[in-house]
Amino acid sequence: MEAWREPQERIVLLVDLDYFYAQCEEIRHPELKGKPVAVCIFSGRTENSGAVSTSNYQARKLGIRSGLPIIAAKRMASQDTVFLRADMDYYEAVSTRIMSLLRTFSPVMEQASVDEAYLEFRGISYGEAAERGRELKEAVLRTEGLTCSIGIGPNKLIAKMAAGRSKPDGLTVVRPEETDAFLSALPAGDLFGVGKVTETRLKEMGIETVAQLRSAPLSKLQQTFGTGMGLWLYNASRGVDDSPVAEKRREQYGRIVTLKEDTRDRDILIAEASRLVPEITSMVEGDRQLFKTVSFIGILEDLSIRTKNRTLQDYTSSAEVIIQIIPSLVDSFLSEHGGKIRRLGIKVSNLTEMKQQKSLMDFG
DNA sequence: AATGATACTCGGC
DNA sequence: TTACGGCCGAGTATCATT
Repeated sequence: MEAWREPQERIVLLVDLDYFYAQCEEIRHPELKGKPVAVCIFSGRTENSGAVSTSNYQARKLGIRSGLPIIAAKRMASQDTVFLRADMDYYEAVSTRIMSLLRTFSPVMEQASVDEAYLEFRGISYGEAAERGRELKEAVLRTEGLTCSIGIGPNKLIAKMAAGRSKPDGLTVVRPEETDAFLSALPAGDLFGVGKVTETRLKEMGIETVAQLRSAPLSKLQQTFGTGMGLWLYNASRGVDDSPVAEKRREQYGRIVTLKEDTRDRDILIAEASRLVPEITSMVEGDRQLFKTVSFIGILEDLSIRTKNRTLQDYTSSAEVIIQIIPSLVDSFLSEHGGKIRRLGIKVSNLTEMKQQKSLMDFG
């Protein structure tokens, strides 16, 4: 008879590269070190239209943070603040190298974004996991010159929140028996996954802290937030998160641009949207993917985002198919939404792997 | 009732 | 002195199919 074997406890480690784009710039331009740096995405509409993507800690001290309009950031800036144009290709290249390095620490890894990855360990202690974390930080610093923050916990949620605790260049371990105390004191809004809207609705229910959230009955949470979100809140407040550490396949490819001026001119919208198509289809084809859904994304003057989708009968990777669909999406968008459009985008989703083309050589 | 597909919004980085 | 990007995945509502 097979003896019962206790499943090995899993330990999840989150690596978060500190102020990633700005730190990448400090590496290739060492003279930036010590100065406030804001890495920006300029829309091209006017000289300073656009937003701050990432800033280093000196810039954050001035109030210059992600998402801030560049024009506002420049008002807050000091004399020596440096504003740089984001260079995504460079950051992607650095990221790819680091992700390969991280993979050597555990085969079970999930890249969560360009600057974040979860690693899973089994059969080691929390002390040993912390040691892996220190080795990992040392390796990233030695090979790329970058600092990162690390969170270690019994699941992704706790690992993520632990990492947030000691930024930058930190390492925080939260053991299973410590999770309740770790979470209890926090405002409910600090739970990763609870945004502004959910936080406000929780406050209306009289819930301000995670401890208070924990005492709310599941039924009440589900009644207020829906089955899924309600259950998620119930579990998250208890530090419970069973989501696996697993590489996810990409689900969409898209491009968005800001128009030179706001418009609802059908021909301009169609032309601008169509210009984005080749870049999208070349990415899709490069990854040997096919798509079935095409979306038109419009951002209105008030920055609200609206979309129109069309799902096809069959999978395709054809640019022509998208271009044929765009006019009808634009028409339906315009008929449903008044007001001018400030930015627009196209995305494709509902992806599947392209079947390997069988060559003639394979016959016979 | 359960399942799956679709259309759309929200929010993190 | 409220100015404003370009991505991505998660989540919800709704409808069709069984």
